[in-house]
Formats: sequence, structure tokens, C-alpha cells
Amino acid sequence: MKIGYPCINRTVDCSGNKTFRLKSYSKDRLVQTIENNLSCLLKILKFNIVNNILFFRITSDLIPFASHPICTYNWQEHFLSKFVEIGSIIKNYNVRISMHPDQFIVLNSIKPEIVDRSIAELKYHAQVLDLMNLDSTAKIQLHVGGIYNNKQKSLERFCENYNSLDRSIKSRLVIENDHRLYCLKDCLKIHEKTGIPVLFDVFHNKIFNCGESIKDSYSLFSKTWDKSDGLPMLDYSSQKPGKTAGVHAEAIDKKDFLRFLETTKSFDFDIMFEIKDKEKSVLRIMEIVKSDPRFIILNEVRI
DNA sequence: TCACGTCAAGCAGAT
DNA sequence: ATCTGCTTGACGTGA
Repeated sequence: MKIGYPCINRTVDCSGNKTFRLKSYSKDRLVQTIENNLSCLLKILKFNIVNNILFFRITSDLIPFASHPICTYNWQEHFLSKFVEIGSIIKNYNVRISMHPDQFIVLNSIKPEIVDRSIAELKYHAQVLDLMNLDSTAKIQLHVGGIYNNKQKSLERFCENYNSLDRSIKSRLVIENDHRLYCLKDCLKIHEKTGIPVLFDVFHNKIFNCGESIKDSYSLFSKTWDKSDGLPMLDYSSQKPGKTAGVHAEAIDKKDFLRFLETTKSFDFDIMFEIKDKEKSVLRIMEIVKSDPRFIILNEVRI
């Protein structure tokens, strides 16, 4: 069991998700931005390792415009040695990696051009992980997509489009229950048809579910992960008090999380904290869970 | 140097 | 018709 956080670290003195406007695109600007983002990613990973944070979500902004037609530069080759270096650190310290393409990626869209763009973006994500030589336990998590007034048809369209994907994408793609359209049960249906693993979002499930009992949820989603997929992944967050349902909290609610650990003590998975203050909440929780035998702890790491 | 409108891209429900 | 939330900031123009 590992605990991680997504994309951004506010403690290190760099920003690993720098980008620029499409209007100001140039090869030089691209190279310079990627250079910054990759160096910062390495810095964040080292920070994480020293602090026993062994799960991390890499930002989709790593390579700006990677799947946009404007980007014809071979960044893959130009930065190959950097990718390999980062990948070695990840593997040497047994770090778990995920990525989460953003809301524009809709594999079950009714518009073919959106599906095409989405596949191009998935290809970019898979490529990043491939260039780092990571195995199939490094995952790309995606929501099922839209409903378009017909959930059954839209669900089937997801399965068809998933089946047509390259092996390199399929081996990394997992689906996640969202907070208003596709519940855990829907995702499990898709798993039955395609074999795709299901990532469980505890917070989304609280806001929107199809009546699955909490206890069942953990064993049901865990079973969708094969040995080659690694430990099941789970997204965890708390509601920001006084905000509309679905808004993520600023910091982790310690009591709520300890209760969660208690109810799930017969399971093992990797937990992603979707919390605004990122690594700070993870560090606070790490202090508490250090003694929990389920957690993987590195001792006295120098890097 | 700073504030703030806007940024490649989608969807659906709320306002 | 427009805004909100989604992993979220950060770019860059205008003063």
C-alpha cells in the first residue's frame, strides 16, 4: 500500500507543469518547456522518495501540445535519455505511477473527430510511460465519458472504441467511476465486456452511486485488477465544507481517513489523495500510518 | 511588475 | 444562455 498525490508539488522550488499559449508555439519554446518540466518531475520524484511517498500522478501538461497537429517536433527522441533517467529512478525505488488525461478526452463521444483526438492524446500518455520503460502497472486513468441520452448505447460505444485501441494503450488504460454519470456498477459492466481494470474513486462514489454497498465496492473493484496491472488503485478525497458536492477539500480530514483505513483493512491498494494541498496532506498522513504494516516504507534513503 | 481575462480540447446539470 | 466542476494553474497582455 502506498499513498500519493497528483501532478503538483508546492514544496519544491520548481513547477513541472509549465505550458504556453498555442499562439506562442515554437520549437524552441517547446524544447525549453519540456526541459523544465522533465527536470522538475525528477526533482519532485526525488523529494517524494526521500519522504517515502511512493505513488505519484504525472501531469498531462508534461509535453505541451503533444497530441496537437502543430507539434511535429520529435521530442521523444530529443529527450530519450532524460525519460530513461527518470524511468530508472522510478523503477529503482519502486514508485507507482499514474496519469489522468483531462476532461476533453472522451473515448465514447458520438463525434468521430473527438474520438480521434482522444485516442491521439491517450497515445501520447502511453508514449511517456513507454519512454520511461515502465511496465503495465503504470496506469492511465479515464472516465467513461458522456451519455448522449442513451447510457446503454454510450457504454457499448466505449467498449467498441476500447477494443480498437493499440495494445500499448490498452495495457495501461483503466476506467474510473465519476461523480454524476457512470457509477462503479457501470464501470464493472464495462470490465465484464472488455477486461479493463476499474479504479475506484471513493469520493465520487459517495456523491453518486448505484446503490453498491461500500463493503462490496472494495472487493468488486479490486477483483478487476490482474497481477500484471499491479495493486488496485483508488482515489481518495474529502468534501470541501460548505461547497457544492464534488469540490475537493483543502486538506485531508484525518479522522475520516483513519476511519476509511479501518473499514478497508482487509484490502490492499495504492491510494491517490486528490487534495488541494497535495504533498502536505500526504506527509501528515504518512506520519500516522508509518506503523501500519500494509504501508511500504523505505528507510534512510539518499538520492 | 502586477492584475486579471483567458487558455486546444467536452459534457451535463445548475443557475 | 451562461456558468460550474472536473487533477489545477499559469500565460501573457495591458497598464
